[in-house]
Amino acid sequence: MPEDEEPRLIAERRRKLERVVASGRLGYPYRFPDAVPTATVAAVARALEPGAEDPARTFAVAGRLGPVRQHGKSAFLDLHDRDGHLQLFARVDELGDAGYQAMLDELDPGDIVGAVGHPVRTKRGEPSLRVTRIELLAKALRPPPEKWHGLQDEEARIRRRHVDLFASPASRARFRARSHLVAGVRSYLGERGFLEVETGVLGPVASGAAARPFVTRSNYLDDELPLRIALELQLKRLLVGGLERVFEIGPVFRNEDLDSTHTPEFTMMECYWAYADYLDMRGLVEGLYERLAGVAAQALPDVPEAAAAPGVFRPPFDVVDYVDALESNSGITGLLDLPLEELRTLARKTGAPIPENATAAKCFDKLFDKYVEPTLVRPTFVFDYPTATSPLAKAHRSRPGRIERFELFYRGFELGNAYSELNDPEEQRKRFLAQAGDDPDASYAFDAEFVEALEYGMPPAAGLGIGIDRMAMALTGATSIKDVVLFPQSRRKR
RNA sequence: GGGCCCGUAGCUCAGUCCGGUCAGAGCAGGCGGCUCUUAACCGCAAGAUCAGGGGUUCGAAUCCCCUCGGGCCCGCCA
Repeated sequence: MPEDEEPRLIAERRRKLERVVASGRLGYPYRFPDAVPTATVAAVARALEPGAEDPARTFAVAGRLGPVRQHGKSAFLDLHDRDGHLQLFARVDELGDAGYQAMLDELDPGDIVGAVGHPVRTKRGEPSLRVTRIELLAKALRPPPEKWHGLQDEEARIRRRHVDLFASPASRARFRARSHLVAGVRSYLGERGFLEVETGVLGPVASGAAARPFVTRSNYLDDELPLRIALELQLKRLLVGGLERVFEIGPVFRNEDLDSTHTPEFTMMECYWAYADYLDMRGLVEGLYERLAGVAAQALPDVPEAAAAPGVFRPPFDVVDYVDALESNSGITGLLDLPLEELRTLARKTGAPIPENATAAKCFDKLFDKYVEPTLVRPTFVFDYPTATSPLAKAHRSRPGRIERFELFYRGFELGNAYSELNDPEEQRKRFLAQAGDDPDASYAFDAEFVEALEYGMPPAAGLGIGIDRMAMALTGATSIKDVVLFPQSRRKR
């Protein structure tokens, strides 16, 4: 783009950059050594009396310039780095006429700069750095958003997440909190002897959940490959292999729409524990959320949902029985003995469109969503689902028609799903085939290699799945999954 | 896929109902002033494909249609 057609704000900033280069300095220098976090300098300066300076100590800081308040022969510049911010106090006395003027002529809000100087506390009490040297480290050719509001438009915040992050402290804090939560999952499981693994995204079969896969293509294999929709079957094969305690945190892909709680690519944590059952897993889950609630409260003390989490997630969590809860909330009786057709009729009464060939699993889900889920506000385990709801869970040891499964709910979020895992290959084969007959789009794909693996013997085991994005939503107070996913899908801009 | 809503300067927003000084403000940027400000302040000048296209009209940011992008709700989907 010729310069005279370049947007004038960018052209203006480019001129300032050219001024730097013309004076023999690098426009984009290579390093700025010895910078300390702004928080370090702020702590030193905060210990001074208002108006006092500590000329004996010299610090270097680096970061992005915020608002600049010029004041004739002195100026205040805000500098933001990953840990906080610090006010720079620049005066003609220290910088000299030429140096001071060069600073004003060359720097803009949004620039990446390095500064050196002495800790000082202004008369108004603001911890600051009295600047003896300030240097452009990278020019912001594009202006930052308005200093008070940042980016407000949801589309802009997603498409220009890099801008959203530096302009919005709340956004930055939320993603930092998510990272700490994931680290909390890793450390909690690691301390308990669980081995973290990566099993790969491209598989010959997409199974382990009811969802339509994305399909990609291998030139080498000359074949179509589905992207995984769950981690379950591969992790269970690791139990067969003797790894005994494994978990994976990684992306899974389900070919569906994006809304406030769904996104086609999301992060799943699954964990498998040999020689344990779902009752053992319940204790593991309680301890995990107790830990994560503490992480959230520490990371986001100003967010009510996070600050309250340690009190809310104090074990033991509430427990309800799936069938009891559904029957008592809906008035339905004999739920497990209802013929499928009657189940469909009842499910239709919730307002959900139930197709002629709807599975019992779908009907149960709709009824549960309608009658039970909204009532689960405190963290609550729902125990012992009907057999039809999952083909991968073991039959209940004493309750006919049920499987050993629980889910954890909190304020409309599903925060975990656990089973005593089915490890009988013959039974597994039957369940897969029963599913495949119902709805080819939404069924669990038959995975012959998985059934064969079970024939080598898988130890009795408990399994757990947690949608990391929804966990992060619940604990950071986010109302949209886009607020906890850095780069959600959006349509190509034309 | 269905319904409702939104898109105005780099950013944050008025203006749209009810067509006619409706191209407006603040921030950012330019010029000038100011050596303790912190959403600094004061003065001056500038900055717009009103998402895009078509239509109605003497006249459209405003009314109608189509397209693009986004948001919310529903559906699909854990």
